[in-house]
Formats: sequence, C-alpha cells, structure tokens
Amino acid sequence: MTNKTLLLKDFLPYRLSLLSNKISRTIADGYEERFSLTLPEWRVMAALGEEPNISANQVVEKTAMDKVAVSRAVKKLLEDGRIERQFSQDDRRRSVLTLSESGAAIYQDIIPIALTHEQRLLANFSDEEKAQFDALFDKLMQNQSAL
Amino acid sequence: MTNKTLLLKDFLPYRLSLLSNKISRTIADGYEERFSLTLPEWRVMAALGEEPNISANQVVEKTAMDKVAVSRAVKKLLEDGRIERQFSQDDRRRSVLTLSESGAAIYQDIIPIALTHEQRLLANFSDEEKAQFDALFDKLMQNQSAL
DNA sequence: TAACATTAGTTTCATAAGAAACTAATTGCA
DNA sequence: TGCAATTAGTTTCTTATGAAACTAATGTTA
Repeated sequence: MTNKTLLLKDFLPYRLSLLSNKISRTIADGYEERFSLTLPEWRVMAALGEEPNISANQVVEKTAMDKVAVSRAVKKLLEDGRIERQFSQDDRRRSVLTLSESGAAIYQDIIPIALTHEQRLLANFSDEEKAQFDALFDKLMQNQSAL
Repeated sequence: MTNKTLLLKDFLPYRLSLLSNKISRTIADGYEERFSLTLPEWRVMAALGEEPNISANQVVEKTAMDKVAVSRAVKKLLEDGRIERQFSQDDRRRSVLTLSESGAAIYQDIIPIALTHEQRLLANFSDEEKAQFDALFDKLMQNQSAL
C-alpha cells in the first residue's frame, strides 16, 4: 500500500536539496568573497585543475553544468586572467582551456578549503560508514539516472 | 596527512548537488507544466498541506526557504486561488494560510507523483539499507549544522 | 506613554540562470 | 563538389533569486 502522506522533513528529495544547498553555500562562503569567484567559476576551475587542456564542452560533460553557465564562467575567468585559452588549429570552433599561473595558485588555495569541509562533514564517520554511505549514494545516483 | 587532490566525481558536496538537482528537476517536470506550479510554490503548498493554518513565517521556518521566495510564492498562489489567507485580528501583521479547495485537490494529485519518485529512487534498497542511509544522512545534516 | 527595538511581510534592485535562437566551423553524404 | 545536418560556443531574452531597504504593526522600556 502506498503511503499517501507527505512529510517534508522525511522526504528524501527535499532533504537532499536542503543539505546540498547548505553545504554549497558554506563552502562558497569560504572562497567567493576572498577570491571573488562565483560557484560556476570555481567549478570550471576545479574541472581544469583536475584535467587541464580540455574544451569548454568537455567541461560541460565533466561537471554536468549548463553550457551557458560554462560559457559565461569561462569568459569571466579569461577576463580575470585565471585561465588561458588556446584555439585548436585543426578545428577552429574548439579551444582548449588551462588554468593560468595565477589560476593554478588560487586552485591550490581553494582545494584545502573544500577538502577540509568535506572532512568535517564526515568527521565522525567510521571507514565502514563512509564506504556504506558511498555505496548507497551511488545506488541512488544510478536509480535516478535510470528514470 | 591531508589528501591534496580534488576529484570532482568523488567530492561529496559536488555529488550531493548533482543528485539533488537532478531529482528536483525530474520531480518538478512532473507537475510544473501540468499545474503551472513552480518549485517554490509547490514547497509552500506542501508545507500547508502538511500543517494548515500557519503563517508565511512559519512556512519559512518549516521549509528553510528564503522569506522573499515564500512571499512571492504566496502572492502567486493567492492570485491563482490555490491558497487562502486569513488575517489574524490580534496581530494584524500576521496572516494564516491554508490550501483552498482547488489547492488541496492539486496537492492530493501531486503527492503520489512525489512519493512514487521517492519510491523509485529507493526501489532496490532493502529496509536495512534505507535505515542505514537515513541514519548516515542525518549524521551529515548534523555535522553540517554544527559548522 | 513616548521613543526605540523587533517582527511580519513586501518591494526594489541588482545579479544569476536557463531556454532558445544564433554564428561559425566541420562533417556527412547524395 | 555542394548542401543539409551536426557541433562548439555565444548572445539574447525572459524569468528566478537574494540582499537590503522599506512599511506597518507590535513589544519593550525608561
């Protein structure tokens, strides 16, 4: 029998959204004003830090961001000298992006902020609990993708 | 030792945001166009469906939404006749909101959509896994709140 | 009881974000 | 070849969102 009552506080999608927003906000507070970076900008930088020399489109694939958001973030990051763009000569639509020296420095500054936050979130998790959570979370992701 | 490498795909805040956005989007697709309801509007309705006769401010507390978002959603829902407002006579700043008849009908239509989605997400979870996930998730919430 | 502080809710203003249309380059295929 | 379809990325337009200022009512305190 289907339960016909909806309790927001127990409703998984709602809880996910609550937690996710809070976490993103808290982390962003750690770098937004200090480096005047927006969240989409930081995401693009994170993608390039992890895998340099990829195109804007590959950033889209990698981060699941909207391509307009990527385009705008790239523009701003270029203006601010945090990334560099090199046009490909075999396909002149494409260009390949990398962190600039100053961008890489910022990236290195932010990583510990991000990782520390993650560690604090998981502070009182045993290794087993981490693994459990990870596995169950992946299962959720797969279920969602299958819809 | 702190790991100095950030892999987006393993980064918990990032994974949460990805999953949460996908789920919200999918569920919203189920009612947005059909009932021309935005997500904040639906959240307000869900709050009132669960606990009728509360003020806008109580909706804010209950849902953790921004008060501007609530104010706007309330305005729209009133215009569309989906909720009703009764001003309190002892404190004329306050008003008390309820779903209208038509609002309640929509609410009843949407609940199964929402619950079905949740069930599908958890379809292949054993009861034990559900309980585990729930507990670990709560722990995350508490850790985040403590920051 | 006259000010000052607080609270509920709204409006304004500036920025963010996404859908759709667009440009420019490349690829596929008749 | 040459023209339709595809792809990369940008721009435009409309709507969403949040911070801050504002209005109106109530509470507090000297």
